[in-house]
Formats: sequence, structure tokens, C-alpha cells
Amino acid sequence: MPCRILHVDLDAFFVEVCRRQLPALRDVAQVVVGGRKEGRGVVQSASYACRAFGVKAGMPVRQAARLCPDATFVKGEFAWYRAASRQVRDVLAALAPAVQMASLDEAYLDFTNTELLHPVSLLPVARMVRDRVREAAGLDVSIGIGPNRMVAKLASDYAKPRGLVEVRAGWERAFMAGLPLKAIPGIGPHTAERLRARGLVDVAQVQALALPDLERLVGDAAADLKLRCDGHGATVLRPDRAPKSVSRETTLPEDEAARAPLEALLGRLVAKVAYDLRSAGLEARTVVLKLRHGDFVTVTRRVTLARATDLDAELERAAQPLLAAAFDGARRRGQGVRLLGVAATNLVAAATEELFEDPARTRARDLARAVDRVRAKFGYGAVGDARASGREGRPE
DNA sequence: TCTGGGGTCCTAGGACCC
DNA sequence: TCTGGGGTCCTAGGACCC
Repeated sequence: MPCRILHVDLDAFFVEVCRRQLPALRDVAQVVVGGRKEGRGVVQSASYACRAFGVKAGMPVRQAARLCPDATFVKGEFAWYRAASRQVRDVLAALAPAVQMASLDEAYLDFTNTELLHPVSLLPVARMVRDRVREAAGLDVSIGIGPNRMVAKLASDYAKPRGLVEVRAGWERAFMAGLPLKAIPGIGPHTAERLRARGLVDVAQVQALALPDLERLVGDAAADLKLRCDGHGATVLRPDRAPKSVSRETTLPEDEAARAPLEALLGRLVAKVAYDLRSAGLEARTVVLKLRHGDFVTVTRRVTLARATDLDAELERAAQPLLAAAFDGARRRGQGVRLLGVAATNLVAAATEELFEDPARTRARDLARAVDRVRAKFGYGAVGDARASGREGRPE
């Protein structure tokens, strides 16, 4: 039996979650999520009323403000999105044999081998899913149904907003024929441009080419591209896997030319990453520093430690020299710093106490545990490193 | 128009080892 | 005096996704 996958995609998710959270937005049609309209951010999500003016996710907020001057600009909180996403996940888990959240606002449901329950079409199931999410979370969804994940996802894109589209087994190729290549997941702006330079814009063109002819145009990528254009894709849901990295980054309100404020900021970013690592029961062996120059040139510097850690001080000891080196690079180029970030990668499960641990390290670990307990009770900002806090960030 | 923040995956080259 | 092949680990950068 062919596989049967539903792709559930929440419509204008960030906007609708902010609406739930901020009653003042309830009756405002034009809403843009992405921070202050004079800021250096980009649009995370825009209500459909704003999209009508050309506002799109990824667009600089300042540009959106010009296109849509009457819109209300808000900056949502990650915690709201995560809570709403979990709420939706729980609704879906009660309705489907298997669920995989693909991001905060997308999920795949596997209904393979449900022919006895739902013999011909899954559209009645999709309607039920749509109604249950609406009732329980107050959020609209679009749903695509297909014989694999890629087709289901493209079907939900096609269904947006608030629509249901089913592509039954055997009809994948015909469905794909109507799409541009850039609609295919994995074909981003760069690849789309390379294909366009070879005269390839639409899926139907690739479908019409014999494989050897396609190979002459795109080389080794031909076989895979052909399969996807014919509507083949993965049919198995991927179980939730352990994270591969944990990171924090910030774009500064203005380019920074001095080193000291960056060192202090790095301390605060490292502290958050360390806290996230401990909360997830992970330790990192590699620390990556990311620095973006005023002209948008972005460099990374990394170091791998002899032993994995989740302690603020050890991570910061690794990160500060990376900042020193990267900052010198920016200064040599005559550039200020636009963005600073730090990531922990090469993650392993947190070790249990070592038998002959350095007493200083044991104390640092006990301190971190105590700090984390206070934070669990009173919030992250309740306690922190005094050096990192500065005047404005003094702990409560 | 002036470009976020959180991630994943892939490639390529160098050091090092046997 | 010149130089193999396979494997692992590490670093840096880039494409892509939401």
C-alpha cells in the first residue's frame, strides 16, 4: 500500500500567536511580527492583510514599514511560540498514529496502513484535524495530503491559507508539473539561479528531459533532481533527534567599534548557551564564535576542547580568545561589528560526576546547579554573573 | 531595500596516524 | 631523495529551512 502523509502547516503562525497573546491586536488586520519598525530586524511573519501589500517573511522591517505604513509592528516572544506549538502537537498526537514536528509551525502525520478506517480519501481526516486545532488552540491550518513528505508539504503550500489539498498516489507527477523548481524544498535562491542560468525554471521542463540530457546540464545533481520533479520523496517520519548545536546571537542596534562591550556581551551569550546545555542535559566539546562585520562579511572561529563541558567559565575561557582574534580581523578591515554570536556543538550527553575531579571544577558545577535552581523558580534574569550584567542588566 | 535568530547538512582542505 | 593510500579529526564557509 502506498504511504499516506498529512502535512499540517499553521497559517501566519507568529502573527496569530501574538494575537492570542496581545488582546490589543485582536481586531487589527495589518500586523507585522519582527520587532520595531526602525530596527535592524527582518519580518518573521506578516498577516495576510499585509502580504497583500507585498510584505513577506525575511524582508527588512524598515522596507515593510514603507510598504505598509499603517501596520502594527510587534516583537513576539519565543516562549509564546513554543507553548502554542506544544499545544498543537498534543492535539495532533491524539488524532494521528504518528506525529513529527518539523518546526514550530509544521507537522507531518503518518496515516499509512489506515485504509480500513479511511478507505479512499483522507480529506475527512484533514477536516477533523483542522477543526480540532481551531477549537483547541484558536489557530488556522492548511493541510496537504500526499504519498510522501515532499508532496504533502507542497500540497499544503498550495492549499494556503486555510485550505485542504489531497494528491493521491499516482498523481504526484501531474501535480508537480504545475510548480516552479524553486518551490521544491532544498532548492533555495542560489540553486534556483544556477538552474535558471541553464534555462531550467519549471518542474515540467525537468520532467520532459531524458536523464543523460539533464546530466549534461547539471552534472551529478541530475538523478536526484529528476526524482524529486517526478514527485518522489521520503515516506518515513524522522523521530525527534537530539540537538546538534545550541546557539545565541545578537545583532547590535549599531555597529560596535570597541572591544570591551563585545566581551561583556559575549559573556551574556555564553551564559545563556551554558544554561540551555544544562537544561537539556548536554555538554559541548566545540565552541564556535560568529562575528559579522558592518559590511555583512561574516566569519566564524572555533575551538575544540579536550573535554566536554556545560560550565559558563569553561565555555567563556574558550570563547573569549576567539573573539579577540575575530575582532582584530574586523579592525584590520576597518569594520565595526554588526552581530556577535556563540554556538556550542559537538554535543554529548552530560557526564556524571568524575571520580577524581578537580575540586575547583566540582565547586563550579555545584554553583551552576544552584544558579539553575534559582532560575527555575524565579526566571533566568533572577541571578547571574555580576561582571556580565552591567548597569542595565543588574539581577533582580 | 539593506539584510534576524534558531537550527541542519554538506564540502573542502590540512594535520596527523599507520 | 622523494613520496602511497586510507582513515579520523578538526576548521571554515556556504546553502538551506522556518
